[in-house]
Amino acid sequence: MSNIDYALIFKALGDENRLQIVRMLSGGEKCACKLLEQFVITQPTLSHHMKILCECGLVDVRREGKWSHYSLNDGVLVEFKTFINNLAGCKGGYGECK
Amino acid sequence: MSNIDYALIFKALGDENRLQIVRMLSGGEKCACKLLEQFVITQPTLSHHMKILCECGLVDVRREGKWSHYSLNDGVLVEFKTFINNLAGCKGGYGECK
DNA sequence: TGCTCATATAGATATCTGTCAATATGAATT
DNA sequence: AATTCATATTGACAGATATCTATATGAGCA
Repeated sequence: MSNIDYALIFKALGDENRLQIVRMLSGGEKCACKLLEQFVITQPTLSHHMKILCECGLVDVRREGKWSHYSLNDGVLVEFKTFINNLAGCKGGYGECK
Repeated sequence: MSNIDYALIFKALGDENRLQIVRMLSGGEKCACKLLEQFVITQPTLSHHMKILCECGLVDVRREGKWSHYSLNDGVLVEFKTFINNLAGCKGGYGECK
């Protein structure tokens, strides 16, 4: 019933900068300005990356005055983890592996 | 110590066709011709996708005569799962979330 | 050896993507 | 109201990517 597009999430995480952003958001929200400090990209580029991360559902924004606070979306993250954890290597069975 | 490029794996899985391929490989290896049957892409395109999946380390090939058998690499898959499972939503702590 | 089958590689092309500079938006401050 | 600050949007562009057709490779079979 969930509306998650997993390929979209993978695509979002398939960029080094965005993957690093997600790691920085792990455990707690961060302001865009704090995130920007850690990169050598311009502010519009960070904004672009944040939009992609939000659009795939993995990241939420909380606007407060002039600031944007970003955080990982717990529900989507859990479903995403479940999706990946359900993938099974050949040791999992079905017998064709030597 | 492992040499895994996670962004490369995410990028590989960020394509609908390749994500579907990985799901098909879940649990056991499959021949390229079996995979091809399930898609509306041409054989060279499938070959291209398999190359990308192999190059990121997530998929192995076993050549047998004319056939190529593909399977998920258990070790890489486990490390990849661990990487993702270590990401924490805001419920994990650090206090900034409401 | 020559043919067929499964797969890979090469080359072309249209589309997508990451990045920047410039500008807009919108909130707080003076 | 004018200014400043944080962030978003626009438009441009170089480089990456997904796809195709055509061709190559290489194994097994007649």
